[in-house]
Amino acid sequence: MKDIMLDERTKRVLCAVVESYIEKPEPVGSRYIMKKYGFDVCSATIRNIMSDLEDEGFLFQPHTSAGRMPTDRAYRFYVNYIFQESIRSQSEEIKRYIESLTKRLRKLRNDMNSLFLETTQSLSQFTKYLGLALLPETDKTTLHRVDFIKFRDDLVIAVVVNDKGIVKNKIIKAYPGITQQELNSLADFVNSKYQGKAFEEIREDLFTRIKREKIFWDKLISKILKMCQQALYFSREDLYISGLYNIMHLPDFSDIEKLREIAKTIQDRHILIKLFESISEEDEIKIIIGDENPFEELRNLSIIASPYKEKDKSLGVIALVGPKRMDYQRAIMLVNAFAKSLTETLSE
Amino acid sequence: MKDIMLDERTKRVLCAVVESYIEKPEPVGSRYIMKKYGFDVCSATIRNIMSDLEDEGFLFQPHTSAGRMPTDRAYRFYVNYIFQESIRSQSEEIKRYIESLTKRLRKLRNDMNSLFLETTQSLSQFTKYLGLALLPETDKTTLHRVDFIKFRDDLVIAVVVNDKGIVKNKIIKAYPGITQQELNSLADFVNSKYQGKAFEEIREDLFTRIKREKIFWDKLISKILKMCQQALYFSREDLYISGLYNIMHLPDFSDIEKLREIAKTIQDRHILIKLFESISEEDEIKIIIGDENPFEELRNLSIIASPYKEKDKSLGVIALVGPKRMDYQRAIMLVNAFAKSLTETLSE
DNA sequence: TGTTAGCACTTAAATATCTGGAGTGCTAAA
DNA sequence: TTTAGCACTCCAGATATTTAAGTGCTAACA
Repeated sequence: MKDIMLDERTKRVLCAVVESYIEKPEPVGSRYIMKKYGFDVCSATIRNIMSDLEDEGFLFQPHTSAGRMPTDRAYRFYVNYIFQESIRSQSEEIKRYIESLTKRLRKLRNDMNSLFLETTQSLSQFTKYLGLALLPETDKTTLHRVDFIKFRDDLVIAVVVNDKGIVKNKIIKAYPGITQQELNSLADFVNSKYQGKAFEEIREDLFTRIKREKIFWDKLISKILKMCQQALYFSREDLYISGLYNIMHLPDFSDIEKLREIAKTIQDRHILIKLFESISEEDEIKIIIGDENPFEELRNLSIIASPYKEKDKSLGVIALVGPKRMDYQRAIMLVNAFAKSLTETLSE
Repeated sequence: MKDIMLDERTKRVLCAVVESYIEKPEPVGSRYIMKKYGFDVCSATIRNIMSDLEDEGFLFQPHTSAGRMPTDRAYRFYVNYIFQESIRSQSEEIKRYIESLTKRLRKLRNDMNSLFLETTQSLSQFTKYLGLALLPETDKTTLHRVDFIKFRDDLVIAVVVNDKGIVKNKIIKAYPGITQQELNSLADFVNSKYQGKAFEEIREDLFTRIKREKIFWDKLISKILKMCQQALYFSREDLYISGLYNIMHLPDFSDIEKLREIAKTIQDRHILIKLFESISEEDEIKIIIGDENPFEELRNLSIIASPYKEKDKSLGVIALVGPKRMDYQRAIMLVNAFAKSLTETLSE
């Protein structure tokens, strides 16, 4: 839906309504707007403007003779209106906060898990919304080292460390009678050949080898290579979520039904993971308001998400999830600043 | 508080009130008890009995002229009363369920994470309470293998696999210039010397070596040994919690304040971990009702917890956490059966 | 033509009032 | 010791009543 041309005063009224509603979730009246936001026309005029805005689908009344509340469209307009301002300027409070945060994050740069836990917790604590972080996708990192550990029978535990220091492990089936010796040489082979290479590249290389082996050589080797290939693939499932307790204090989630929705969202992480995976491809901070969400389950929420990077290569996403009646200005500032801070920390 | 002698009929009335309240959380009246539970005395008699029970602290009235509700003491009496019955007999429904569960669990016995996730999820799904599991304590398991991986600067990632196939990793500080070669031989040394030994034993052995080295020999070796010791110690923090969404559907948690409490409990896992650690030392299933809980934060809840073992050695705990108005019979049966099932699976 | 003052009208939310019913406690008789 | 009977209590739900916020509309005004 394209933006209709609104004259300056109408825009100001619209933003005033949105801001007032963000501050306090109650229908906003014309007189209140006039006085609080210093308009020097009388309330009837504001009333006319609000009526027009209702016709355009920016506002609605919960019932006749009540004040008006913003629609998703109004939030979208508002966000577009303040966006530039939000990512450019930072309040003194936030500036100081970010500074101290960056220091703390730097100390954790060698321990990804603590790093992202701290990030999501801080995000949530500072906004009272849910703070989320999708860890760097394994496929966007490079292999640091792999170890194969014989476990039981024909099982092998593959322990993979990437260049970010994230350790993953996977249980894979080998063949009966495989020895730790054999596994050691296999690991040596993989490490010497592939250390520092991207996972996808490695898997592809293994693939061509498998093909070759299959046609000309040993079936056993082909099997082992396949095992390696398996060991080096990880689906994305590392999503940190902090702040359930915080979000429960918002009036927007004061009724059980809404809380259940949130709980379900947190439980079914894969939806959020899918969403954030798509966002991690984006270049900039992304704001998804209510209805705009591709996933129906999330249409009662707003999401501010930003990729974080390592030298221009997007690794993952951090985000805030909150009510549509969100303090967008603050949320955008923060997510943006956090993403920058993380990017810096990771690019060092 | 010791049990007061109650005559048989009084006991029956008390249990009836508790069961009625468990079934439906509303004050229970004398006439209702009489009819529903087939007493062949008139309601006035029941009334007198209930009045006596109130004097003894088993029941209370939310207000004069209302029915009565059980106190924590009543729940405790009830649980003691039905306990033997609960762990001995099993309903057909549960029997069949446990059978199919055991089959499923057996398939996962090589993958502890999936095993315990499945366990807690099933526990919760079947009861609508929170299903919890504390993973086997590292110190109760033995070392299967350790690997030291040089990471950045003077950092080393220690990857430790225990005999349960649980992989843990830890970032430790070595000294600048340490090489992967050195780390490999160190790992070889530890593996050949300590594989199959209990972690505590290993750490102790290392401790005596450190002492010896410190006095007579190389400071460097002493430092390395210390590093090993560090690498082989893990504080307990693996607690699985499933079913937040389920528990939100109980009428007991229909108001926000109570939900917040639950959310806080889930967030501050260390309290639960502490509690379960102490329970894992017990030999049998343990039932903690409301007030009995050593931690104040949990006094609005009831907890049914049982250690699971490997050949008589207690490894960890599984548990149900729910409202005090819990279906104890069912909960006890289930936790007991699950623990047995796990014990079997792990002892194979 | 846009703005304003004024007023009737609408609606939800808060408050007060009433009523039925569930359940008790007590007493006196069996 | 149990029972029948009855007065009494208190909540919950239904029904009015009031209050306050806010609108929409009209007619006058700049």
